Amino acid sequence: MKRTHTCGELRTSDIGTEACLQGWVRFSRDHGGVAFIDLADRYGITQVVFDPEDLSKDADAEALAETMRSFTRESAVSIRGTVRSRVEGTEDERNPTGDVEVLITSAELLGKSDVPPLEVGDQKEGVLPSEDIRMKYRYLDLRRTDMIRTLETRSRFMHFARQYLETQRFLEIETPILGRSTPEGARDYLVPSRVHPGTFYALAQSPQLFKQMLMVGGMDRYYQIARCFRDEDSRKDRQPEFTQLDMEMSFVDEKDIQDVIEGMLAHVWKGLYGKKLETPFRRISYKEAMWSYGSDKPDLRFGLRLNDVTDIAGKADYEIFRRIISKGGIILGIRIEAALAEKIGRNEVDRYIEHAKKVGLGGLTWMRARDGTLDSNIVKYFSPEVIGNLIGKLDIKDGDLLFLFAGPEKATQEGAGQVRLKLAEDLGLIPEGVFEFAWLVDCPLFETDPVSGRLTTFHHPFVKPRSSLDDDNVMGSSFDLVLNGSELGSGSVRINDPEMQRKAFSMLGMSADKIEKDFGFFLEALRYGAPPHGGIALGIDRLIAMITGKETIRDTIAFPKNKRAQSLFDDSPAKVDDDKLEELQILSLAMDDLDDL
RNA sequence: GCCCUGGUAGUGUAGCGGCCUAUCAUGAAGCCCUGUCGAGGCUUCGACCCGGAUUCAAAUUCCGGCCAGGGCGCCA
Repeated sequence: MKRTHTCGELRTSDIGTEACLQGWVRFSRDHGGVAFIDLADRYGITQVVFDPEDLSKDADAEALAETMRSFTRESAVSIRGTVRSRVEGTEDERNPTGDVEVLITSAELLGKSDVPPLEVGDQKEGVLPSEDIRMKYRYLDLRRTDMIRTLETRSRFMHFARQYLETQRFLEIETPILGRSTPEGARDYLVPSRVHPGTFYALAQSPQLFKQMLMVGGMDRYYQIARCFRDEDSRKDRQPEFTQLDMEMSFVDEKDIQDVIEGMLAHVWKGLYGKKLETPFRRISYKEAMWSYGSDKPDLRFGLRLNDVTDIAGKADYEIFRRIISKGGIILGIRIEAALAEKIGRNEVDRYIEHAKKVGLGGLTWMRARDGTLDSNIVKYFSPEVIGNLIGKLDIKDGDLLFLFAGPEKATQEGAGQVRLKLAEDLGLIPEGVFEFAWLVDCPLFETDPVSGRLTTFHHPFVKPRSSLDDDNVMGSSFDLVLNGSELGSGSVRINDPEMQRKAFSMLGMSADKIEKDFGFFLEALRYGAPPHGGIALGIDRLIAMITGKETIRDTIAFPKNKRAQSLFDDSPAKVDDDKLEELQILSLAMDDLDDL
């Protein structure tokens, strides 16, 4: 028997035709005579009915009933029958196939299922098993409609992205996964070389150097759906291997790159949702993002902006503020309007103070607006003039609640930004289904590590500076794509001058030797007519998670790793046989029998 | 490496010193039922992560471990 339709296909127009369906037994309902099976596949669910009164004479009702008894939940089965209209009044309007059913005439068990350890059918309560159960039986978890829809969205997203890039003259080119380990960046996954004992490849952390060399090679416009590997601890939006939509273009500036991404996402949006995506995206400078949102990936779906009140509140006769100001610190304020502020009682304020301490702030100072002035336990230290200025600057009205944060610049911005996010969440200010894309621009080229005092890059060492590398606080040509408080990718124009590139490495503390050894091949490539070029890479797992409303990227990946970088479906990583290690001339310090050697 | 939360039948949960022979739902097995759609009814089955300690008494408290998730560090 060959299937004639999928389980999401049959409609009233098919009534009277013979159909063969193959799929999984989702639910079955035996009424003692008439019995129903909900047959499911990726495309939908169709009701199959066994009706002894309506069976044709030549059908062997007893044999058929026997076969159907073997149809345990989630077994793969094949059924044949006649499409007919449902009995009037029993149509299921929630289901596109709900007006018809297939009157079964023959059936075959294709793959019997043991009792499934998790429930595949959509549950009213929406309770999922724990993630380790879902991962161990991922093939069953994948049968759930939610997982099917998510992976469908991911596939269609990539389809439309490819479609757009092809029209924009991009070439899809693969780059090596096995490459050289380089000093900068994340910890590498290493792969031993059998042919050259004692040497190792590193799995690609990104195709950065290769795509730049493709530009030197005249490919002009490149893209790749690139798997990248970083051996760092996982988070809900980070795992050891992940997918980037990577691209690079020659003879372009920052805006050219941004235009391509905007055009591509608009094309994807139209394809996925039939909706227009508003472009161009808004631009927000790094500086503004930090001062107004306390984050370099601001969530722009709601207000609660931070305000710099250093000059005003710093004049208060308040010891804590005085001390902070004298050390060069800042004071930021968030105004919570009356309608929302009334939900925050004294106990809630205390919880925010606790939260502030958790996110690296000393605490927070609060005041409530009443009768045209500000009231709180510490208001006596604030002169009428300071209070008047605060009210004026933040446009404070009666009933409003004011939070003040004081401390060193960056820590205070980031801490206040964290409190802002928590406020928005608690107060329900984050709208569903809203996509606030933005470009974070005007980023510094370097940062100083607050612990070691060393110079580090804000993005990576290949970013072209906007002015001389020697300038104080030199700006880079790099920019981030931000969506709803999440960083989706960063791009830049690259350095295409070998001497400038060498100097950038050197400023990051790399010795001339090290530069030559690790990047000599790349610096040499820049000496043969390297065109000005730039590009960007988008984190696809994150992007899909955001547009499908998933908490974790693991829900957008068919076979993800867990928090401890293991996959429970194939139980990896795993030990290998000694002879394999021997062939690679590898001796592990973690080997059980090391003491015996 | 560190911090936080959790671990109870196949699955999701309640219980948080004695009322526990451990709740409820779902599931599974069996029986009944000819129009359901997470079918329904009846019966049955099935669990306190591991080790130690405290106590007359531990699922419950304490200590150590293991497992899962969230976070810090890390992630050019």
